[in-house]
Amino acid sequence: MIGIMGLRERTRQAVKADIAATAMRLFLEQGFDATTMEQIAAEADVSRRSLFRYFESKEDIALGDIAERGVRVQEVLAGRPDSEGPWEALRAALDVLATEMEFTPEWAARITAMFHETPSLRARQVEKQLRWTGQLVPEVERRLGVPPGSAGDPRAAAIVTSALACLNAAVDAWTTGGGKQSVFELYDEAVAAIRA
Amino acid sequence: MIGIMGLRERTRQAVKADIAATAMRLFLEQGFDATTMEQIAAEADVSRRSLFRYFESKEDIALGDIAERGVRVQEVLAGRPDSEGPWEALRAALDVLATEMEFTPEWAARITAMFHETPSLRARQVEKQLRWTGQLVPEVERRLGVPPGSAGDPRAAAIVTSALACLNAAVDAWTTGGGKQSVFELYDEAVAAIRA
DNA sequence: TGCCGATCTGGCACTCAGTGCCATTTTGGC
DNA sequence: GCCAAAATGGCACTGAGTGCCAGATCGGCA
Repeated sequence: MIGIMGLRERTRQAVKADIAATAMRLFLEQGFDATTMEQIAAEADVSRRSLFRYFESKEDIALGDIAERGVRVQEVLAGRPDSEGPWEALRAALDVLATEMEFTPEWAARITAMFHETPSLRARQVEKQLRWTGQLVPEVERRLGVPPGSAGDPRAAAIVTSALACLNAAVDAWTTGGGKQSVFELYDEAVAAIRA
Repeated sequence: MIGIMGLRERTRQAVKADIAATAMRLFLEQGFDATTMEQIAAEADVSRRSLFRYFESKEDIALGDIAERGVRVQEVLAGRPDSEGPWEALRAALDVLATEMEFTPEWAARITAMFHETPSLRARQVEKQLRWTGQLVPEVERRLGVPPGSAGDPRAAAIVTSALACLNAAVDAWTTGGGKQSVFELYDEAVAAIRA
């Protein structure tokens, strides 16, 4: 047993990363829909069956660890001082997405473009963000002073989803526009626009 | 030729509505995923093949005319006086969604519940809303004074998606909470919350 | 009314994602 | 070096979605 995970788990992660890299190359070369699981399996030297043991779906290969990042955001959000308002705390929490993610502009642009022209991918991505929302809402409700368990108050959900909407708009603007401003300058611009 | 569409087109719409009704009944009885296209075809007295001539996908049957409503919203938005700000105009435009839609609370609640517990449905719904966004953004950009064709400004997209986010939050709150307040009271609450 | 062409329909075969099952191989750890 | 757990590969299956074609249907016009 070396480190926090055994040797087995480590090789597993390595294989997973290798598959993801191979798949992403194919996706960018041929397009997402035009690439079959069988082809990915062949190029990554695993059976089609094993592919589904590493990734639940084809979209998951492209989406990467988006889902896991959600819990990181939630952790950071929960750790923010109570003195901060929802928007302040959310901005700080969403910051980990940008800082922990290596943004090679050129590469990111191609990925984003692929997402844009592939409805099924876009759909799954949004679906994962919806799961984030569910995790972040309780914390925002606490800050808003909403008694826990009281259904029917739209405010917290509205704030969280709007923040995510601003982030998405910022990333979009960052990729379509030449990338002169940073994602977070654009995020702040977006937030300012909706709150003005 | 009777009315604006020929007899053929009219029967086609009737069949389509019949299929949708049958399918929705099955969806609510057994769940979305547990209902197969083959079963829907059998109960609606059409072949499986014809089913795909009426609806592009299984989700489309449940989603109904969400996509078409988008253009209505866009029309109303474009028709609003220039004196109105983006939020004012958007609120008026989104109003058609609530007023043109018959909200039988009990029935709507069951539909919404099904959407909530069926990720693929939720994803597609959001995807259609994303298409709305694309249609509404140019109009909001005009009101914002953004020169057309200039990419890289996140503000209009942020406003539109946030407005949609507020609407979604409102509908959610309306279904989970007892429905004491109207959807639009909740919408206004949500907007007030993010802009406070 | 009867015919013609456009349209609708059903059936078949196919691709591809995703899953259950089982037999075989690999491998970590005592 | 042995053993149980885990990983793998192969096979068969379901279910959504699509292309193709032959035949039924039907609106509209002479």
